[in-house]
Amino acid sequence: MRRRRDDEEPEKTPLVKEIPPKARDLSEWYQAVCYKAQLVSLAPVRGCVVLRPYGFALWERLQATLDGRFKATGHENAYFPLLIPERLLSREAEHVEGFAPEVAWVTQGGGETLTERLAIRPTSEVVIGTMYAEWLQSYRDLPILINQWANVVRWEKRTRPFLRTLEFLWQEGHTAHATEREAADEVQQMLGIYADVAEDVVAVPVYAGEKSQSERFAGATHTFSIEALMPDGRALQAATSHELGQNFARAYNITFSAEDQTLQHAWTTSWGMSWRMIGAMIMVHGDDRGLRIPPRMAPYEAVIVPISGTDGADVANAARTLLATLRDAGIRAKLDDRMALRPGAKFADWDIRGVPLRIEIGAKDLRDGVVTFVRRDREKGEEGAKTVCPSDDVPARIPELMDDIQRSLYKQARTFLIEHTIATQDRAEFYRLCRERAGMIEIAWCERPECEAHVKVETSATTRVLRVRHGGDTVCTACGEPAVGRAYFAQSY
RNA sequence: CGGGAUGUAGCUCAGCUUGGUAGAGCGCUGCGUUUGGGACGCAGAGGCCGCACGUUCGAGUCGUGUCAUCCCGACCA
Repeated sequence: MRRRRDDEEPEKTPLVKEIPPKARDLSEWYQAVCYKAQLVSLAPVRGCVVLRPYGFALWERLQATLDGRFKATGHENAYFPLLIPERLLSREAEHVEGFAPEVAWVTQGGGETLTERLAIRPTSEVVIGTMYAEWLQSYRDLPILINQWANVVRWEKRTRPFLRTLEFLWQEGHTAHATEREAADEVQQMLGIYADVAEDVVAVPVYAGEKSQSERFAGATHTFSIEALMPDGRALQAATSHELGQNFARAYNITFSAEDQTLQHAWTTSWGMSWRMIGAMIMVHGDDRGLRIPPRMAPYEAVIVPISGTDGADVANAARTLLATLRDAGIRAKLDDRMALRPGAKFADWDIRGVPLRIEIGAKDLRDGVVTFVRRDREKGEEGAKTVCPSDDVPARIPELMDDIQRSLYKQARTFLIEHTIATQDRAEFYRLCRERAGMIEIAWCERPECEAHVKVETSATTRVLRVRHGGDTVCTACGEPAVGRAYFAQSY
């Protein structure tokens, strides 16, 4: 943010001044977008951000989508406490060990030192499992399908807006089932929902699959995730879904009387998506002008900018009428009637904030009975970037235009992912591609932790997800041992 | 948590080498003129120079410490 490189070519005057070119330094660009688009502000606490109204509106869009899909699949929302007594936390050994380095502790309350420390939840398996143990009696109580919208705290060393902050917002689903099979189906169902939301709503293409043993959630028997690819060639884990086996059930006594009169441990799952998904959206779709929000995620699908000129009153009236019409049609529209700014300044402002469609109304449009459409997903001057639409057709045209923009953003991102998914059978090339952050590097893999560890030491890359296994008729590209499947390797966020 | 860099107005930064009354551009406030890609004029407001200690007659400038931020690694949604 503070230093400029001086070995670059002279740049054209950008359409938006506050944002450095995305290709020059992704990290600098990313931060500028987060702040200038007024999504977040740095908080007066290390590693935390304030989610400003426009940023919160994005979260609300994601939340609404996910919440709807959870409920459609039979889940209910509930809320569990932020604080976890230490004794409770330490019951599942692997789980505690996994989270120990990043747990924040409350040691005082009411002016007195507590006899037992309270952990601020890094995730809620423990509290929720404890309650499930209390609630669950019979196989007739199963399945338990609960989701909670919550904040969690993980004491991270290095933070960045949305991608990694000490406190973040997410949802965590926690379910309990009578059989392993049912739990496994649940985990796949939720993984599918995450992939679907990422691709269809956030327009971020992902690879969904199982995590390797070393990337598994602490205490899980199987972890699955969706992985997106960022423009710098690093992968971003955008959601996870875990089979917890009976590990937590044993640690927290989640048992039930089965139909056959035996006492059994439940099979539990957990799954979560956080506001990190918004970070992926920003990086994947943004350009040199700032954010480009896929219509289904956009707080405002269209912003109306009146160009007042000498017929100010007429134009202002037309703009207000149009706003009312759009809102009646169920379109999320915003009228920018700020008098202090001239149109150009508003264009730049809404460009940064990524509104999919700008509707300009000026004296000329009024005279011709049209409005001017400007699509955010196209470059200025690009074919179809700017079009006119008869005023009467506007409410009907916008939904199809939104679909088109949604598709075009997804397609651009999909093309990038495919072009940067590289399969290789050559060991030297594999290591080189990993080091260079060339993208998702796909190889035949042995699935041995030692092999993965070696690749990591050499290249900083790890497996992102495993692909469906095949016959094992080949050798691991990374080490030469027999391969048992294929895997994507990449450096990650 | 290791290595590197940076902290001066809301933002981007100059001033530090050689200590001597705090600067620019943009933004902000008021009035007027403007309005199809960041308007112009006039008038204004805005600073414990990150913080602490030290050196000095005197510190934005020199020294030590500390905190924060950014970059590169190690650890993670």
